[in-house]
Amino acid sequence: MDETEQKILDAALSVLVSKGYEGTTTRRIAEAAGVNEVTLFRKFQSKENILREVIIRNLNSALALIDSMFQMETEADQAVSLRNMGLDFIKLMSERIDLISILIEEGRRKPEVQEILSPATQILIKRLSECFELQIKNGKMRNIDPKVAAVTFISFTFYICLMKKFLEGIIGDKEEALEGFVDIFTKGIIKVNDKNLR
Amino acid sequence: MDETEQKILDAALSVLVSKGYEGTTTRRIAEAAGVNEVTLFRKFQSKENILREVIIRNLNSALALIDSMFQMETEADQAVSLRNMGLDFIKLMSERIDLISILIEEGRRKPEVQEILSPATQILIKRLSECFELQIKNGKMRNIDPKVAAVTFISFTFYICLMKKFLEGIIGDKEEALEGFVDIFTKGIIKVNDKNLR
DNA sequence: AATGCATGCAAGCGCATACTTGCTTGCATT
DNA sequence: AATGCAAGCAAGTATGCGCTTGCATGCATT
Repeated sequence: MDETEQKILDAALSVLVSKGYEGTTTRRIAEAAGVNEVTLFRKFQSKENILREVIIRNLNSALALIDSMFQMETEADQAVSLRNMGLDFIKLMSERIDLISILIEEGRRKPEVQEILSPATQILIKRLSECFELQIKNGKMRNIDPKVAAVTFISFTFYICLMKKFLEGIIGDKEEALEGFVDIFTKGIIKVNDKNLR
Repeated sequence: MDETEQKILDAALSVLVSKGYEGTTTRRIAEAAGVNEVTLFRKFQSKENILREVIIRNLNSALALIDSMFQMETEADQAVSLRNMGLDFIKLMSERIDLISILIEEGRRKPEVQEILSPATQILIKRLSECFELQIKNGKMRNIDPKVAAVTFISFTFYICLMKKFLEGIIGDKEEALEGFVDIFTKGIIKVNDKNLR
C-alpha cells in the first residue's frame, strides 16, 4: 500500500460520505486525492475496486473497536456500565453513520455490499448478546432473550445517530437520550430479587 | 389526477423501490408505466416533480394510518396493547421500508427530501409520546421521559424492518422479536406500586 | 364531418459517466 | 550518466442521462 493508493482511498471515503454512492465519481475522487484520474485506474483497475476496499477497511476497523467495547464491569452498577458502553458505541457509530447509512441503503439492492455488511451486523449483535448472556448467567440480569436485548440496545443507539438532525429539538442531546433509554432498559432487565411486586 | 398520471406515479414508486434513487430514470419509469417517455415530461415537466409527488403521497398515507394507530386501550394489559400497536406499526413500516430507507439516505444530502421527511418523523414520535404521556398521567406508566420511550419503541420496530435480511437466523420472526422487546420494555415502564423492591 | 386534445414515435441535444490510449516528464536506483 | 518506473496530460470511446422538438395518430366532443 503505497502513499498514492492511500491518498486515493482516503479521498474516496471523503467523497463517498459527502456525495453519496452514485455521486462518487472517479473525477471527484481524483480531484480530492490530488492525483490524475487515470492514476485511479492504474492502481485499482475499476471504481468498484476502490469502493470495496474503502468499505472493507472501514468496517474492519469498526469491528476491531467493538470487540473490546462490549464488556460490562461485573462489580459496577449496571446502569453505569450500560451508559458507558452506550457512549462508546454512539461515538463509534456517529463517526461512521454517513458510511453505514449508505451501505444499508445500497446493500438492499447490491449483493456485493450486502455480503460485506451482513457479517458485520451479525458479529455486532452477537458480541453484545454474549455480553448480556454472561450477565444473565451471573444473575445480574433476569432471564430475557439476550439477542433481543442486544437488538434493543443497538437499535436505539443506531436510530439516534441516524436521525440526529430530525431529533434535535425533540429529545435532548445524545447523552441525555441515552440516560433516559438506559433507565427504561435497565428497570426491565435487572433481576428483581423481591418477586412479590405487582 | 387522470389515469395516465396515476399510472406514471405508480410506476415511479415501483421503479424507485426496486432500483434506488439514482437508478430511477425517466426511461425506466416510462417503460414500467407503459407510456412514452415524453409523456412524463408533458405531465410533470421534470423527473424531480414526479419523485416529489410519489414521496409526499406515500408519506401522507402513512401518517394518516399512524394517527389512528397509537391508542392504548386503557383497561387492557399494557403488554398486550403494546404488542398490538407494535404489530400494526411493523406492518405499516415493512410495507414502506424500501422507500423510507431511500428517503433517509437521500435526505442526508438533499434538503428537499429532508424537508419532507423531517416533519413526518417528528409527527410520528410526537403521536406515540403523547400516547405514552397519557398513560403516565393515568398512572399506568411510571414517570419516564415519554419521548425517549417513544423513540425506544420506534427505533426497535424500525430496525427489525430495516435489517430483516440480516436478522434472519439470529432472532426469530418479527412477532417473536416484538414479544421479547415488549417484555423488556414494559417491565421498565409499568408503574410498580410496591416501592419496596431492590 | 370538423376540431381539439392526449399520446405515440423518432430523432436528437448537451452533458456526464467509467474507462482507455499514447505520449511526456521527472525522480530514484543503478 | 543511463535506465526504469510512477505519475501527469490530453484526447477520445461508448454509454446513459434528463429533456426537447416536430410530426403523426386516434379518440371524444361539438
